Amino acid sequence: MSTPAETERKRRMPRAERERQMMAVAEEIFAERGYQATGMDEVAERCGVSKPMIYEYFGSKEGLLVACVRHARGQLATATTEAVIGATGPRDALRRGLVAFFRFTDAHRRAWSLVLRNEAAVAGAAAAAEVEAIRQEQVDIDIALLSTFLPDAPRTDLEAAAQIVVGACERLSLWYVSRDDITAEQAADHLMRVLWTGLAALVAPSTAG
Amino acid sequence: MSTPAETERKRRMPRAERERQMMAVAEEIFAERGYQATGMDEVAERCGVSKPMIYEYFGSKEGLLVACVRHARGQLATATTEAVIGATGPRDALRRGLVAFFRFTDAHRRAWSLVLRNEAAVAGAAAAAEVEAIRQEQVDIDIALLSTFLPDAPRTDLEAAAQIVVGACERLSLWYVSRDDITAEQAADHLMRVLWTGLAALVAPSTAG
DNA sequence: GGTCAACCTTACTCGAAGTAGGTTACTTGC
DNA sequence: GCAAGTAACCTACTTCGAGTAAGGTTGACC
Repeated sequence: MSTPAETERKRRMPRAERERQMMAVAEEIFAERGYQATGMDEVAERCGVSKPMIYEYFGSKEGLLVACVRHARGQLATATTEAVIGATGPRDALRRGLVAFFRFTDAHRRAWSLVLRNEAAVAGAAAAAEVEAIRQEQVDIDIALLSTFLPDAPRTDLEAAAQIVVGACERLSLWYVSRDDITAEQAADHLMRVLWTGLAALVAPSTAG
Repeated sequence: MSTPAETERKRRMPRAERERQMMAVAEEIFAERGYQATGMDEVAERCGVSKPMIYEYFGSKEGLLVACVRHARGQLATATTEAVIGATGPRDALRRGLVAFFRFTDAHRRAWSLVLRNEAAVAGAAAAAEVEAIRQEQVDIDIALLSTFLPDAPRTDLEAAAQIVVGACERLSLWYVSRDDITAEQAADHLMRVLWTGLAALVAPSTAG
């Protein structure tokens, strides 16, 4: 009516800022409704912008999803690699990495659900490849970690072990975020106990702790 | 020309048979191109039938996918539960289950890719729920297995361990099907070594936990 | 040989992804 | 201050595929 300038959000904004806004909005709606059920018109509307702008910046609906996933990927890789720095030994390094991973999935559960629930697969090849790249990155980190204290192990064994760790992490993080009574440290401890000590120790504990 | 009856496929067929054919065709095309890129017209054409028939029998595109996934789910549950019967102990039971799982994913890799690559998530809530039901079924089997030889363990510990096993299985099976030089038994052994014995034993084989 | 149900088709609607082409507002040089 | 250029933006459209309405065909059974 009179002066909407005060409450009204800035109409025009530079491309980089608008792109960040679009990704944030898309991430939220994708996580909320799923990729398929999300309409580009809705994303545009919530950005206070019209649809062709998104296509100008991201090319396609899949392109928008890829951008969201790539963003999360960068954050995760940074968080986990930094966490391992300064570990006192292999066991500590593994545990630090796991805690960082669970903390990350908890803090970014919205964004992360895109990867965990694998929305990318339905979107197309590019999106699927982006998600697979995240897992491969984690596998590579684990292989590097394992090879430092298992220098003589065959490459195949390292790969298999790394895949196991990544798969267990992914699944356990879904379980973890669905429960409010578990902390990231506890989730990491559960995983450490199985991965490091093995189930055999749980079945026949020498000392009834 | 003269007698097309011989080479020509049967035009009309009973509903149950047609449904099975549709599911087989859909499973193949979904696995080949992905859910999104698959058109219902194409599925219909490959069945030698028109599109409304699929809608008559499965209701929607998502319904068709759900039927495919549910089919695979039944087969997997049967295969793994049967494999565990007659095991000589907890360790043997776990290993038998794992071998059965990897054999299944290898034999049905087309169908299984629908689940592993999580095409269901993009399809909608019903399909996602169906896939999640598969995982939950496997988790329940593992919990039952673990609880028989860990009667005093807290429920939370059993759940966490089961989630870890399922996640590791899933990821390792993707790795396994991409490599021709690994057998189901070898994949199961890799997983058994980590899950049962633990990584610590690999790091320091001299110390027996 | 008629009738009823199951199987099947043609020809449509509708909604959402993606696009063509024009418009508005901010910056920059004078 | 003010024209020129450009970056941000919009309206109105096309296209393509999921889903549907209404009716045609075949065969089993009396």
